[in-house]
Amino acid sequence: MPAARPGRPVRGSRSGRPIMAALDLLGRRWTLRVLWELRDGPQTFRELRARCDELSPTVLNQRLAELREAGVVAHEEGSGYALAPDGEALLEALAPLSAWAANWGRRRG
Amino acid sequence: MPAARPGRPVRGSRSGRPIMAALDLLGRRWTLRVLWELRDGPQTFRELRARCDELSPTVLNQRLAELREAGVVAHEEGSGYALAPDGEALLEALAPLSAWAANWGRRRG
DNA sequence: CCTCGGTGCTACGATATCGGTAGCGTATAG
DNA sequence: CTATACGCTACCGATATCGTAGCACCGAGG
Repeated sequence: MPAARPGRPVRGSRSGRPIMAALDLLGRRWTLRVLWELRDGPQTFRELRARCDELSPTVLNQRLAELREAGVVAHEEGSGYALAPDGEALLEALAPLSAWAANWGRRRG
Repeated sequence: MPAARPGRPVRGSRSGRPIMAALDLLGRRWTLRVLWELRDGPQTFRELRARCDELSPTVLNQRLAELREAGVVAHEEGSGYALAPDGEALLEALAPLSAWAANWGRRRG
């Protein structure tokens, strides 16, 4: 499966609308989690893997490749993987989700 | 795969923290898209399927079951599937994502 | 009674994706 | 020459998803 990017067809939508590309990109297993775990700063491949419950390196590498291609994550020599500017903005856009989850958990947990 | 819910272990996290349950729930294929397509009001199973590019009924049913169990979606007799109050709130929490995607697409599309 | 169209949904085989383990090639330090 | 850590790949079994067909139910119409 190719990485989802705006301006071209993605899984489940031929429109190329950015929101569809975003929903495709983020709707893959571990993608949201990986982004979430990068919120505290750059991390090595293995650190990231440990934070994500030792997910298989195959999948982690695949997700990181997709996120890099999307310009959301960057691999900096020395420090490891980190959020690119677009990734920082994405994480901010996801902040309300954290608040929602807290309320949701309070009502249903 | 059981549905993700706050307060109990989910895929990739035994903590039971609501945010982890949310990331698990939303990080499954088509979940975000289904929620997104419900933003315009109640829809029947088949309408929803058509909007989601005719995804297989197997998966749609599974996603709807998970979302219902999570209290995000409700099946109302007569009108079809619709967002529950928690679902409305979730969609609002996802609104910044739409704005982010638009900017992202402008820069990279 | 029957058909017809719409509903939500299931069965089932094919395919794609993911998971788990081992280990490679490189680099750096002792 | 170890020893360690790095990013990553190969391999293969397990799981999730896809695509198609079609079931059981209901209400409207004839």
